Formats: sequence, structure tokens, C-alpha cells
Amino acid sequence: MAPAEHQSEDTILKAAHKVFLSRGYHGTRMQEIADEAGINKALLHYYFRSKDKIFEAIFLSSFKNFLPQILEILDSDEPFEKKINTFFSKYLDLLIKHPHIPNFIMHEVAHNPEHLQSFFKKHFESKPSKFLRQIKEEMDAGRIEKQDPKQILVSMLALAIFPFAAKPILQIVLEMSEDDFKSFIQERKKFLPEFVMRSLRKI
Amino acid sequence: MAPAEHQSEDTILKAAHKVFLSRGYHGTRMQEIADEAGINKALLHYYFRSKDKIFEAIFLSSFKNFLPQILEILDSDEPFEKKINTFFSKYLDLLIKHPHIPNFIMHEVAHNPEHLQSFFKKHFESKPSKFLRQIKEEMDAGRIEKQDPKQILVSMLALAIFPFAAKPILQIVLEMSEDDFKSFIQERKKFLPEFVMRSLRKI
DNA sequence: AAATCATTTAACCATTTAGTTAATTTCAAA
DNA sequence: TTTGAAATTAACTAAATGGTTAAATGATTT
Repeated sequence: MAPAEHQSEDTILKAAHKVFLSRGYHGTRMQEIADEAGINKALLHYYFRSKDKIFEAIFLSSFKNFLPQILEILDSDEPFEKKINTFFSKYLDLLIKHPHIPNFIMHEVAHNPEHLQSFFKKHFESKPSKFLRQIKEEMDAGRIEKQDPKQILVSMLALAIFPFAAKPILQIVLEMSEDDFKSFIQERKKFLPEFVMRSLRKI
Repeated sequence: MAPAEHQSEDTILKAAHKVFLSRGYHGTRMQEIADEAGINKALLHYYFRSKDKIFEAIFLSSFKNFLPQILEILDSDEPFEKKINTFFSKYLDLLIKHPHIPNFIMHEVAHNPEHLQSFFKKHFESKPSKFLRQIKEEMDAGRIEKQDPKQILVSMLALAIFPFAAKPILQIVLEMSEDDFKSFIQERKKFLPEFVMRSLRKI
């Protein structure tokens, strides 16, 4: 595939994205990115100085539009139950659209935790404190069971993210095809809000 | 550090385990394993023919006592609610004891899914079919809400495993120290069975 | 059209890495 | 104490890989 005229930089990013995703940082070869982009390998170094720089560029752009969307949902002014619905619906849609992001993050966690920490502090200082406070309010109002709000938040993240991070294993263990997995996730959009709310709701 | 006399094989496995865990398959260098074990690199090839064989040996031994313990719980004859309790209690204890295993697997999932897939297919064919059937029985008996059993199983795995896989990020986002995280997990042993059962139980 | 600038390439280079080899050491059995 | 096999090592190879360079190509301006 020849590169689109004068679009090399973008072509490279797209190709690198694809290769890094499927091979991981160490498994990725500059030559493979070049081949995927249909350009000469030296051009990668012309636009981005090094393998590291390319990876960083991809990671940053992926993350910069991903995390804020989640925090926005959690810190919105929606009423609690509605928010739980919105959270899973939008979060799963995001993950369907960018199923690689959990893996990306895992890589940075394993490979560069201190970098990730400063990255977080630099780009996203806001924490889901509003949501945690909202959970407490619901408890105080007697609408949901008294629990540690952190346990609830972590559980919600786990329920949404885990299937994507563990997809290949789940497919084996549960004998799911690609289509099976897709409908599994679609079904999960309905399943999760009910699952969580049934558990939280005071009876 | 010199190798204990004639213990090289075990020394190598221990060293390789440590290095593969922190670096992942592609990130691991045979030289680093040799250094970690305090032996010559050629000895790695003397005991194990290749990098692949070493990885296989480690992954296998890690898993051979890990996965069966989980499957045993899931396929035991305990009544349903008791089993949910046992599952989380024992699984979290296992993860506390081997907190690296989720990262190990996630790393390989992210960087080498096809390698992992063939590995699983080769070594573990048993599936938690008995547990899935048991869930169905509970539904038919009207004791729990009708749901897709797979959604429930995946949710249980997610709730247990995710905090370990995502530990560094959770610590940043939720501002938890090492001790905070430990007590968070301890608390989770009580939290999870209640969380799941409240959700499943028919009212 | 000549000059200038950015873009792209083929051919290299230096380093790293998994794996090999041939020689040496260790150690137990004869 | 000799011998022979197993264990261990230093030195090596071949291939792969990230990165460089200098020349070629293309586009834009003067």
C-alpha cells in the first residue's frame, strides 16, 4: 500500500498503532511498522526520532481522549442510578471502539510505572472524588447498602474492563468465537447496570 | 551470587521466573536470566534448549498448581452460596500469595496472545462447565435471577482478579499506600461474596 | 528554469541477542 | 588415582534490529 500523498505522519501513526497493539512494545519491529505503512523505514525516524517517541505519541493520543470521557461521566450531575447506567453504557462503547487501551495501559504499568504516575499527575489531576462522595450520599440517604465506596468503584471498573483485558483467555476458556464475544459484550451492557444496582439497592 | 551446587536447574527456573515476570517474554534477555541466576548463559541452553522452553517450563509450573485449584473450587459439590464464598476466599488468598500471576498472564495476553492461546489449548482443556451448569440449576429452582451464566462467571473472575492486575493504577487514582492496598484486599474478601450474592439472589 | 526546501529511499552501521562450540572443571565411580 | 561423564565456561557466530547517512526525488518559490 502506497502512502497517501503527504500524509505520511498520520499513515505512520495509524500503522504503528496497529502493530504496537498486536505485538506489544518489545514485539514490535520498526520494519513492520514501515511495511504496514507502505513506506521506507528511515521515514519513521524522519518523522519521529525513535521507536520510543512513536509509542509515546500513540499512547498519549489514545489516552488523552479516553480517560477524560470516563471522568466526565463519573463526575457528572446525573442521579445515581441513571449514572450507573450511563457509565456502563458509555464505557463499554468506548472499550468496544478502543479495545486495545487496557492492554496499552498494562504495558505502561509493567514497563514504566513511574512514568505512568507522572503522566497521570501531569494530564489528569482530577479524581473520581465526586462519584465517591455521591455514593456516600446515597448511603446516608438510605437508598443503598452501606459499603466502602472504593470497593464499589473498583468493582465497577473491574466488571467493565476485565473482559477486554482478558479477552483471549476468556475466548478459550468459554469457547467463544469472535462473534460470540461481540454479542457477549453487547449483552453485558444490559447485564452490568442491573447486576450492580441489584447488589447496591437497599431492600 | 554463585549457584548452589548442582541446583542449577532450579536456580535457573527461579531466576527466569523473576525476569519473565518483570519484563515479559519479548522483553526478557537470556543474559539477564543468566545474570540473575549467577551462571553462564550457555548453561541455560544446556538445561533448557531454548528461551521458549524455559518460558514454557515456568508458565506451566506456575499454572499447574494455580488453575486447578480454582477449577476444583468451581467444580466442587458445595451448595451454590457456600461455593461463592469459598471461591472468593480461596481465590483472593491465592492471589495474595501469588500477586504476580495476573500480571504475568496479562502481559502475555497483551503482547503474545497467540502464544498464550496455543499454550492454554495444549495444557488445560478442562472448563468450569460444572459451575455453569450449577448456576443454571439455581435459576431453574428459582433461587437466583435468570441471567447468562457466562456473564456471572466472568464477573466473578473480574471482581477477584482486576484489582491485582491494575494495582499500580488503582494506587495512584485512589491514593492508596501499600498498606492501604493490603487492607483493601482483605476487606474485599468479605465484600465480594455479599456483593455477588445480593445481586443474584431472588427477592 | 534555477534554486531551495521538504520528503523519501537504498545502502549502511553498530549493537544486541539467541544460540553454538570447543575447551575446562567437577566429581563420583572404578 | 585414574577415568569418564556431567556441569560449566569463554569465546564465538549468524541473524535481527534500531538507527544513520548521503543521495535522489518531488514540490514550491523566485
